[in-house]
Amino acid sequence: MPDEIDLRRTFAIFNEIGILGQLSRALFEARLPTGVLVPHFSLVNHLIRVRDGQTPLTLARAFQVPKTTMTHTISVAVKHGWVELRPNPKDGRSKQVWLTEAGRAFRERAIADLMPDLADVSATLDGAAQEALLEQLTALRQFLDTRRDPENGSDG
Amino acid sequence: MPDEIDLRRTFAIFNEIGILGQLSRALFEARLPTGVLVPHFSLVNHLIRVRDGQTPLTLARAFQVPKTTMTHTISVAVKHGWVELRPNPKDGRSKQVWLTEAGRAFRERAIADLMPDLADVSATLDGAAQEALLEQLTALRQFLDTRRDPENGSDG
DNA sequence: TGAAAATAGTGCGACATCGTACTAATTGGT
DNA sequence: ACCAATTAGTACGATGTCGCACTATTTTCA
Repeated sequence: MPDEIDLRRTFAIFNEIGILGQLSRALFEARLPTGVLVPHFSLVNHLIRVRDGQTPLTLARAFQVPKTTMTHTISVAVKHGWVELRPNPKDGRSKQVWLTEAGRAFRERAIADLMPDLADVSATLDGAAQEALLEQLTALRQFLDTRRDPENGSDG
Repeated sequence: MPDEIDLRRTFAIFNEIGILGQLSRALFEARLPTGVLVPHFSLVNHLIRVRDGQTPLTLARAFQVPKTTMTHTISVAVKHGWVELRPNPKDGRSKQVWLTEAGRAFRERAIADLMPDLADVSATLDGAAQEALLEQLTALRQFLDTRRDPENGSDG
């Protein structure tokens, strides 16, 4: 049974997460080409790290955004020539998102440009502290994920 | 000197922070009145927790957003009758943001509506773990804050 | 003290996010 | 096999975010 102090602390944690999200987003976007935002990079990065050929809806779920948002993000990546949309041979309603060579090159370059900043941050926390932080964040995220699941929010 | 593994881990930390920011934002906004977003609540909450009568620019800095964004957020709060804009007697260019009774009432109600969710999350992590997490997040945030300072980004 | 530089706030335009409503295709129950 | 319900994707509109440029005011300093 959490008391008042616990709740304040929990609130403070989410407050810090919100601010950190904003700061890190700004930091990343300062290293990306003008007009390219984190979601655009994240899409290409995800397709490389997991696999390409996924459907827009699968991607929307992976990023926890509404499917309309993913439609828009994909369209931007298509305009840049980083991905291609093809029909899904398994389902006529659906599509597949495939990487292009330009998409892979863009991701390589973006990662390289981000490295110095990552190294800076990495140098301020020792490996064990980072490992602990990552574990706790992952646990918290997974809790929110499963908690959100039954509610089936975010549109589709 | 951070190696490849360290950088991947640092990247993963920011990735989790980004997703957590998105999830917690969605969770909070589901409890706020329709159309009311986290920034609107945060503004009123900040004015109560710190003090009201601050200038828009001070608030923009506190939230790490451009001043144009703060102008917009304040205008929404004014429309709702939660805050009032008055001229700053110390500086003719500037203004002050003051809470109204409606603003205080809105904040009370919003906090009460958020409590069950906070309690849920709080119950999944013991106090010591939360304290540790909060400390690490705060340290990371402060590092990004000071790192960002000299660059003087975000417009104004 | 007077002119240049700096600062606070805002209008505007470009783009991102997301809920609603729609079309096309698939699935499920009879 | 058929029709209802479900599902994938998108167009559209409302709102949020933010860079640029502008006005009004204050500060600086020669």
